[in-house]
Amino acid sequence: MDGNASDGDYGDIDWDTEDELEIQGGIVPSSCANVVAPNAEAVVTNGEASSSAGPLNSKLVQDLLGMGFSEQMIAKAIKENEETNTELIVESLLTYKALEESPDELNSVPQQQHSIDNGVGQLSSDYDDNFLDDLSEPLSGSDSEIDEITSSLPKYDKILLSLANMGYSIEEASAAMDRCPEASILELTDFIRAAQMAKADDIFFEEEKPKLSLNEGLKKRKLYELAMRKTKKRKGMLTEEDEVIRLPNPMIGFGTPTHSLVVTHRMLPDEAIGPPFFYYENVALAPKGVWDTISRFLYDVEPEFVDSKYFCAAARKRGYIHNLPINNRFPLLPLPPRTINDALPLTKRWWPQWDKRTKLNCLQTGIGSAKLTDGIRKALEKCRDDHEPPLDVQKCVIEQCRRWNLVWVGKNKLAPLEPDEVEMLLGFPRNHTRGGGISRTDRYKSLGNSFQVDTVAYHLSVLKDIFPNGLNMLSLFSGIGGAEVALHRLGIPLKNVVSVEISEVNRDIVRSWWEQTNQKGNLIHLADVQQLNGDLLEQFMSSFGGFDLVVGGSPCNNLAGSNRVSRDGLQGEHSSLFYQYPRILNLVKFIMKGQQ
DNA sequence: TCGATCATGATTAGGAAG
DNA sequence: CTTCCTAATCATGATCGA
Repeated sequence: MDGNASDGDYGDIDWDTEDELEIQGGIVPSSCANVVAPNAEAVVTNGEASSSAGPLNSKLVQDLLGMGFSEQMIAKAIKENEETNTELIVESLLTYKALEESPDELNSVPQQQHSIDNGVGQLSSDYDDNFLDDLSEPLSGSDSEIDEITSSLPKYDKILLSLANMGYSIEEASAAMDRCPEASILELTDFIRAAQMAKADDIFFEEEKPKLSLNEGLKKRKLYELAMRKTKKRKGMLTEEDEVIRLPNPMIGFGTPTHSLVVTHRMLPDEAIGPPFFYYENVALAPKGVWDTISRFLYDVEPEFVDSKYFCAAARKRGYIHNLPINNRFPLLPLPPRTINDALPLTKRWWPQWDKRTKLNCLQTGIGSAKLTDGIRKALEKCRDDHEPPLDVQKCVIEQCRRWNLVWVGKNKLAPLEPDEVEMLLGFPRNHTRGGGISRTDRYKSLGNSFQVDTVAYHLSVLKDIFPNGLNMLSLFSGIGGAEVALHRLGIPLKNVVSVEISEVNRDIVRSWWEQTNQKGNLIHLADVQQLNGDLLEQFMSSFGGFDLVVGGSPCNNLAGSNRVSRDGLQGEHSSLFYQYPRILNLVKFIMKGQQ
């Protein structure tokens, strides 16, 4: 049974679905089969609504009604958009629906007394700009110095260095630069990628060939042409603004357990279609253009941006690029607490009325200082006991609470979260990162760099039906094993896991978890993604039949907004390791193709 | 040397106001 | 449209004491 599980398991997944048939279907379960094609083309699959006469585009209205939207919403959406632009109308409807179903900010406020819902107006009318101490006026637009530091290097060397930094070999890089002398770095990497793919083809289809020369072949030519086409596209007058990826609002991706969306299918570029399945993650609020680049390297798959505040009591805005099916997702049970109140019940007693937070902000790698919380306590103690503190004090305190994710643990007493609490909020088992000689500082760091398990598990849940006997996973930048924990909690057996993680502390955590949960499969640990080459991959894959899933969240150090020192984007010292992900993924993809 | 502690803004986006 | 405000943000490096 298990012998060739991979082949069998793929049985009901249609990797080769034609693009034309990919559709957006309604969540409305089985009773309604009306669907709308994404590109302004309505398709009715049960002919009932075909010939009803109506004032507007009645067919469209019927379709939308069938998708579960109200007449009012549809009318509003059509009015706000061009009647002919189906895509925009559907998008508007989705937004309305998401807003309508968003219970968090409105309904979760426990007592909706007289003037609570007017808080915004109150704030603005009572607004007082006498702040405590900081009235810093930032001089905007002071100077626009462009750092010319790197210009001292010859251009050729500079580019070569960048490419080497991305993990490409000097040979690859210089070969590409010889072929395309005037190309940009992006174009060069496209070229190298194509060359790597061609090389992989050569390795597995013409085994005897020497590997040094870039041989021509159908596949390579095709890829080369594709890279060149992209080049032309960029050189043409297409403004770059058009390709900038924007973050959705609300940030719910293709849907969450509480915000079911209508989108249950999507179009995937041919190149993205597996095997293997892949799942890539990074911070949503990266510098401009970063996600465009990431997406370009991952077959132009559109990122799914999700804020984990729709899964748990803490925000976590992340982008995920994957080729997983997106219909029939299901959440981990039990559902985690979704408000601070429910997640940290002991804080309720001390939570002042004027702190309106119901969700925590992003859990980061560091915590607020004791000096800060102590200062706030002293400031609050000066206030009258029977009165709320002055509005300017409130404003200042709340600002610090939001900045440092402080919670109320006593009268006038604020505190940062405990590692245990962060563990819980992120969906890890209790004490997951505790013990084994791990310092408290390192716990915060490891947790702050991790997945939110419920969020990731929701996306990965579709794998349960596809791999009922378990799967083989390649886990890059594993950290403390967020993906592994998610799959385990989903009840998906882990057969072979190759986990690559640079931090020994984190590897210890995962190994310890692996043993404690009585895993039946094999865990193989590597330290450095840069040393994971084709030969090594081939060894692994030939021993257990290829990877079903490649997961990874590459370092965000140089992308994250909290970084004051080295927010250098994708070329940063650590974040440039991103390029290892597509490199390895492409290798896996082509080894899989060779094995088939 | 290790761990705990703490000070250190900028880059985005979005909305309101002009 | 521009300008100004609010808001959020998987961090780094220096220092100190054990």
